[in-house]
Amino acid sequence: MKTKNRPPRRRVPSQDTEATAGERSPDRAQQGSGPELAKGLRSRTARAQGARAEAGRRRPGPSGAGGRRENSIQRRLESNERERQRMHKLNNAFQALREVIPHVRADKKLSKIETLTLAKNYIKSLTSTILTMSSGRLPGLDGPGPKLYQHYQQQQAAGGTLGATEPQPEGHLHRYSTQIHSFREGS
DNA sequence: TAGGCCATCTGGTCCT
DNA sequence: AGGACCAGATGGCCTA
Repeated sequence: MKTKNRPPRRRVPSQDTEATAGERSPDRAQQGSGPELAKGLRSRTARAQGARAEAGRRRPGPSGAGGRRENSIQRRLESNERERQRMHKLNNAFQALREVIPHVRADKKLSKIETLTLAKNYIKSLTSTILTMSSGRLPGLDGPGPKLYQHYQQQQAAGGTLGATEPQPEGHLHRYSTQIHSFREGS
């Protein structure tokens, strides 16, 4: 894995509402995406690509349509700005998440996928710790320990968020501790 | 230079 | 109807 300690970049907004994706590079626009197709998203993808290709072919109309066109461009620019803000909020949330996940090599910034994966396993390891502690303290009683453990088992049986492939709580801790090293060591 | 990661643009779809 | 959300496309930056 590579290091990603760079200053935040801001791409210069092109604001070229004329040059759409279909127009920029036809060969890449036609590539499609294998994994997405495999996931059954073919129709949506195909429709989106068709629409982009169509948009790419569109040319400015006669001079009479200028007002409507400017309106459309204005709406698109506003939409772009909203999308930027939305993505910034999403990135802020990622940053907040990074700051609460303990990991090796804190000087290196976690990528998004690393952040999500590490967070998932961190939660699992915390869950297993809680389960271990609470069930050990209240064996066989009607306290919170057994209920927690019952809930955990139900989640496991339902293939829920705790992960049906890892029936042993200790496995989460092991996976997490292994991962925080493998993410950053040797990179 | 290739590959990974990211920001941005864009059009379709969903939701309120 | 308008905004939010989503996913594909594109191009820039960085590292090995």
